Amino acid sequence: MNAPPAIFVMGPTGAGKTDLAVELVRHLPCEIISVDSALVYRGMDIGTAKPGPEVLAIAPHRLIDICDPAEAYSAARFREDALREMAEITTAGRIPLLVGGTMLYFHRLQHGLSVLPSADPETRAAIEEEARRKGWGALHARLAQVDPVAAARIHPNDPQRIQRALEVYQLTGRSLTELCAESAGEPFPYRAIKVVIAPVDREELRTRIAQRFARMLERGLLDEVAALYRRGDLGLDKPSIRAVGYRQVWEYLEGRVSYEQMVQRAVIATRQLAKRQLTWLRAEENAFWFDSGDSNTAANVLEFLSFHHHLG
RNA sequence: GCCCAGGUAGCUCAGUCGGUAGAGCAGGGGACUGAAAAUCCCCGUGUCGGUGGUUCGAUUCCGCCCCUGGGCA
Repeated sequence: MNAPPAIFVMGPTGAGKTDLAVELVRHLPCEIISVDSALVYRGMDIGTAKPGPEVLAIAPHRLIDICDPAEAYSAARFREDALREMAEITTAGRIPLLVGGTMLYFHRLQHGLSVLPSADPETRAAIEEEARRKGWGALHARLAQVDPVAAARIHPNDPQRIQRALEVYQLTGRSLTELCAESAGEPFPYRAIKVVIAPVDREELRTRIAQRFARMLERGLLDEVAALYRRGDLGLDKPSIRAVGYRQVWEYLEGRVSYEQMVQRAVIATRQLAKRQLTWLRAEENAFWFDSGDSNTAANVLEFLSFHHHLG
């Protein structure tokens, strides 16, 4: 019980996390850390619904605009960055307020990461080249030889995870399963107070998502993506460009889909993202749920935090 | 009005040489350790347009009707 507090605001895309966070910093001694794999990228503002300068002036966010879109960020880098920022905020006598929708980051932050090698582009390229020739089935079979436990867990159709498991083996000579077993990851040195903000009504979320994407287009999403497109060093193989909205506009700029198809696909992809986020959220332990459709959500959350946790 | 092509899952369509049907997409659920806004897994009953007929049995064959495209007038 000596662990310092940290507030988590988690929720699916479009639930109003940013608005809530801004309300909270105005009333509590908090500082915001973004937990979002897309907000880290510079030049990706409209499509990520990144808070604008006016909002950032009153509610600064840490861990946004820290990467170039050509870079790959990761859960591991996030954990390191977040813990550093949290320590700094706590030392200053304030409370870290972690806000975002990247549930893997929240999860790994709390549960730790095993000691594993980080991504190695050369190894990955070699594995991909081999997959092109022999097929992922053959690579899954090879994984079954060096790491039967991982192979049983990873589906033969899941290239990303097959690649990662083989990469770890090739880099260290030891299996992913083995390495994960011997270092589970350090405990999380904070007392997390978890607030989930999500729509009770799924239909409401769908409308919000469609409207939000329409607004992004009005604000110039096409121009924003076109600027990235023109750079020439980016593509659909980059995590940044694979982000919801950016990917679909990219395909439109390549002339592969019509405008209408692009809009429809982007909205669908966003809904599917929200669904996956909700799957994570349902599994989140000790989280307190608030309805994003309720106009009093901010007041309710504030009351909850101050009454039950003496935060200010 | 005539001719042709269609009307099958929320959508796009396949199929049944007559034994009441299945893909993709959408949707739902789930997994998740350095790409995670990613990458995957599981879930398919619907008057097979309507109505008569033939048949043991029709979504399938035949007649008529309705609807939607396209063509000819």
